[in-house]
Amino acid sequence: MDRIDRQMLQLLQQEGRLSTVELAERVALSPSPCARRLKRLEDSGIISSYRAVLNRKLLQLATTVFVNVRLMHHREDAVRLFEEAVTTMDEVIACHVVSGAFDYLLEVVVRDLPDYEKLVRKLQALSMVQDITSNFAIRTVKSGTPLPLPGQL
Amino acid sequence: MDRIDRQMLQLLQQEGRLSTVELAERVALSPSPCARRLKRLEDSGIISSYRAVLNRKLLQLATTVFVNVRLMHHREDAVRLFEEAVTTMDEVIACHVVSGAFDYLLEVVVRDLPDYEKLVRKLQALSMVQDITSNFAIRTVKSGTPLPLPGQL
DNA sequence: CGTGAAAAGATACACAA
DNA sequence: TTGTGTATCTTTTCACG
Repeated sequence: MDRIDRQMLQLLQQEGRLSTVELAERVALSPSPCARRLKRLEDSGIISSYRAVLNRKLLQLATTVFVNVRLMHHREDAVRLFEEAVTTMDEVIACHVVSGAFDYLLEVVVRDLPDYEKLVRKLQALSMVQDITSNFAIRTVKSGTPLPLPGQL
Repeated sequence: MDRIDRQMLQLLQQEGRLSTVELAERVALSPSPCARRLKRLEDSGIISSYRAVLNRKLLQLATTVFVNVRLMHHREDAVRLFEEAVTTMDEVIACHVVSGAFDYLLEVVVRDLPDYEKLVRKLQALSMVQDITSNFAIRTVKSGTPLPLPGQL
C-alpha cells in the first residue's frame, strides 16, 4: 500500500468506472502493474464494491431525514428484532448504533412528508422503540465525499 | 422511466460496474436497448456518477462520528465561511443543514480519537461556531443501501 | 515495472420487425 | 421501441524482458 495505491483509490472513489488503462495513465503507470494493483485492492477487500450514485431529486426522493431512536431496554432479543426490522425498511438507507442520548441514528430517504409519516408510524409500532426524534436535512452541503486516506499506510 | 429502468438502477446501485451486456441479460433485454436506456439515465443525470466503495476498517479509518454544530448567528457571510471551511475538511464526508436544535449535522471519518480531537479543535477554532456535540458510531447496522425507488414513476 | 501481442469483451450503428 | 448483426474499438490478460 503505497502512494500509487492511494492515488488509485482516490480516483476510483470519484470515478468508479475508470478502466485499467485510464487509471494507469492518471497514476503514471502502464496498464499491467495498474491492473495487478487493482486486482489486489479488490481481492483484499479494500475496494468492497462499485456503485452507481443516483440523483435523489430527479427520482422524487427529495426528503432526507435523520431519525434518532431510543429503545425501551437493551435486551439482546429486542436489539436483534429492532435491527432486523430496520434492515428490511428500504427507506432507511443507513443505521448506526451511536453514543449519546439515543441508541440509533437512522438516515431515511422518502419522497415527501406523508411517506415520512408512514415510516415514523412503522417505527413507532415496534414495541421495543421508546421514542424517536427526527431532524430533516434541509440542504446538503456535501455528501459522499471520498474518504481521507491516511498518508502513511 | 418504467419498470426496466428502475430495475437497471437497482442493479447498478449494487454493482456499478455491470457492463451493458450483463445488465441486459439481467433485465431480460438485448444489449442495444439496454445501452440506450443506460445512456439516457446517465445523460439525464439520474445516474450522477459511479464510485468505488472502500472498506474503512482495512484502511484504518474505523472511527465514524456524527457531529452536530450550532452557529452563533446566521448571517450570510458566517454561514458561507463555515460551509467553505467544512468543505475543505477531508475528514468531513457529509454535511447537512438540519432542522432541530442544531444547524448542521456532519459525518466525520477519522483514524482514531486523537485525530478526532484534532478535527474538533479545527471546528471549534472557527469563530462562527457556537458549540458542537459528537455522537460516535459504535457499530454500523446498515449503510449505503440502494435508494428506495418509487414504483409509480 | 514495462512491452507487446493475442484474446475477449464492449460499444456503436444501421437496419428490420 | 426492441432485436439482430456487424464492425470497430477498447480492455484485459499473459508471457517475457
